[in-house]
Amino acid sequence: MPSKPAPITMDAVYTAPGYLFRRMQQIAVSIFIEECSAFDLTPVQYAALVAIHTHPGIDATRLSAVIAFDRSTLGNVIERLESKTLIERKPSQGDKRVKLLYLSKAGASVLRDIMPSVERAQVRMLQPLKPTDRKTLLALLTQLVDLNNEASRVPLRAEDALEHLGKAG
Amino acid sequence: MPSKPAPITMDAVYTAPGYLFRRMQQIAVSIFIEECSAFDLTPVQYAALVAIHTHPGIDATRLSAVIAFDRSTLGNVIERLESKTLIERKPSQGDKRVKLLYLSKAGASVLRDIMPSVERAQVRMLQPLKPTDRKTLLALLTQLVDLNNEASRVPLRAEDALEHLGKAG
DNA sequence: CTCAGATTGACAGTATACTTACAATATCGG
DNA sequence: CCGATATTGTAAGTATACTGTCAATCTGAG
Repeated sequence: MPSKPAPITMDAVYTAPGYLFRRMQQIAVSIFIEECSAFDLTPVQYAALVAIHTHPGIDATRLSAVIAFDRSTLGNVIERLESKTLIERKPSQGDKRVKLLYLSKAGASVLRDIMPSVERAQVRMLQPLKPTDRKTLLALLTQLVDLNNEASRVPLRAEDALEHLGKAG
Repeated sequence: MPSKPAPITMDAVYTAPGYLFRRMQQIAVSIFIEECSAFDLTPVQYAALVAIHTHPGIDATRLSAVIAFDRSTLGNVIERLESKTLIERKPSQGDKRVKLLYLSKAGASVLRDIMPSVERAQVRMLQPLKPTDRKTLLALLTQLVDLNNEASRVPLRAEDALEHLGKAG
């Protein structure tokens, strides 16, 4: 016998993991923007700066794998970072298709200065929970993101970051 | 004495709650779109349909409070739902500024039919975790979203949904 | 070495998600 | 009743976050 369909209520939305993830993401971005308002950097731009700092001379495609944004999205992000003169794009000698990414002095300076604000934002996101619960949530979320990596359209490929070392400038 | 700043590493990004929330959001949307591909509905459009189903005759501003999307975003969502003829907009008699929202027959039908796919998507998001861990994560996330409600730019105001009952048609 | 196939960055298109601003309309204090 | 104030929907602008497609370029099989 077929089971009766569940009634359609708002509660079904409010308790759905997908809805909670969306809400939490909205809240996290709000808090980040607020804490870092002095620097005019979005969370995505911050992550890109860190990755370029950590992997100087990386190209856009590899960068997209390292921070798990798709290439199209990242193109715009890079453009904005370049127009703010936080990064520089130089053509690769070896491969004429590729443009290598480097932090500018201004970019390195902004990145250094923004760190405390970023740290404050990350703390604030979890602040309402008890310390034990913060650890539990973070551990479970890390696990879940990792195990679901392949389910996302742009899986994280941290190891790709190393490949550019062979083909620099 | 001032403490030395932490070194800037990708690990600082990967373990930051904000980054994990963003990743999880990306994954959740991917899974939803995949499971519901037959219906051509996004997660946001689905949530809006449910809210209009639950509160027939609601207006856009109140709807935005009920699902916690801002009014501007919701304007576009409503437009798309209307152009797909899943909802109808009727002017309110009492208040000439307001347009009241109703599900069309097609909208009600799509909403009924999509429910199993939505349910499958929600299950899949948490699938990689052990059942106990799923419950823990959901409980902590629900708590955190609730306690951080005011931190988001568009706080959830579920109770607003009831106000439209007085001013229908 | 050459050509099929892959890769790279760029572009166009769609859909959130927010900001500020604005005109039309409501409402409330005096 | 009337004018300051608030609300509603809409629009323009910015920033993710995807889908495609495309030309330029590179790589590898034969």
